[in-house]
Amino acid sequence: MSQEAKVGRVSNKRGFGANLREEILSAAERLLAASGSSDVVTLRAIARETGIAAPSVYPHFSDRDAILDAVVARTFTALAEECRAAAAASHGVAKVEAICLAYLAFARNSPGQYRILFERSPANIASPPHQYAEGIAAFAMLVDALGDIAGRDVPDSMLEAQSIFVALHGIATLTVALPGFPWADQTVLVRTLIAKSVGRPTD
Amino acid sequence: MSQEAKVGRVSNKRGFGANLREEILSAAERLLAASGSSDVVTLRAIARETGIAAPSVYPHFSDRDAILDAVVARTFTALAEECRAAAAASHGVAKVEAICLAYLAFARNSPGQYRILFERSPANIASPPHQYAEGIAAFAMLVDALGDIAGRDVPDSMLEAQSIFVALHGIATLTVALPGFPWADQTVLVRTLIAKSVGRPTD
DNA sequence: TGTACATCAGTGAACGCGCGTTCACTGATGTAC
DNA sequence: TGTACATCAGTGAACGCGCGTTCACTGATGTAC
Repeated sequence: MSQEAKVGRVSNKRGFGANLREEILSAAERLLAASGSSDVVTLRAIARETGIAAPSVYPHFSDRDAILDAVVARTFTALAEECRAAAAASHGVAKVEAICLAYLAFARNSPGQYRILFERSPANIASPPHQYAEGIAAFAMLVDALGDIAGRDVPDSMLEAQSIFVALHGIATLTVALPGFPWADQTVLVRTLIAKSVGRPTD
Repeated sequence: MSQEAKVGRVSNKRGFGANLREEILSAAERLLAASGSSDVVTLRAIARETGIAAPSVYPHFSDRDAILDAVVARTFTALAEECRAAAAASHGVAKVEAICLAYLAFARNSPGQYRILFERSPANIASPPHQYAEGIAAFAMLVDALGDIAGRDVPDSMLEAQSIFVALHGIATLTVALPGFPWADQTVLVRTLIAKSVGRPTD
């Protein structure tokens, strides 16, 4: 796409240097979207895509890792936002289904970004880094939605949410990794998962 | 571990040069086990770990990729073997549970090897490369075991197997990626998944 | 039995590459006097 | 109003590194005569 600094880019005006931070993150996301792999998203590739020299990254990020951490935070925020919107539009079992489908749609539409979410495992076990906050919020939506379903005999929402979460992540990653596999329709898979959890058909 | 060629290694005897192929694969597996990431498993790192000079790899593998492909094939074989042994030891629902637990145990004990299985996605969609053969066999065990359970009303073993497979993969990868998450016991998770599929408790 | 020779198993040096990061810098723009 | 100066946004060249891969080679071992 770009081989040297991007032609035509002009410096930010005085006082707007911080804008470059956003440009860098957008460039990183474009590279992730195009490649689907974080190996390709090197500091130099990001700089090329942004249209700047490599050292110009450093006033905004301490190192390459900090860029990817920021992308993870933004991606979790976007994912949670999609889930939140889906959750707001429905109730009961349909709400659970909507959250699941929103999650899968995000992963399907942004496979590169989705992939790095769980690729860079947090070093400190006990307290998750701040960039995970919105991811945790998304999971909590699922727990809440499951807890809100009335008239059920198995109230362990945490266990149910975990079994749905792992399945969603499995679908999100395996359908990319094994595109030739005879996958069932994602909506069918999701309904199967939920029907299991909830103990009755979803429609 | 080793900085130059491993001290004390002696050349294979005449006629036994092919042994080096196995030594190289074992070294690659040791590196995967130690690091948990395939980035670290470079051709040069493998050569160092094997105790040979980097160019000595080429009579046995056409390039770095061919080494990792071979490791994938061996790992699928080992995984399928564990599943087969577990399947042979039981029947009915217990057989499904045994396969699932064997799968998770393998992933838990060999996270580095497990990880590369689905990391290098096959380019040709239609016909899977040979190294996936034993992986497909393991999946077929799950389909068969589900189909063999008597007295059930939902006979779609393929869909059930897929929903269990994605969940197993999700558990295998997410427990590594998010060790700080309050994961339920894996046996409990598996029983939840199966109970859902089969429609009744597993014990 | 000796010896020339082919083959085998593996090596050392070198290549070009892209990487992350550092350093001293440049040119434009706003500001104090 | 002019001008010296500080600050801002970003650059070009260079560094050391490890990588995959190539090349011509070396030393040991078996074999034909």
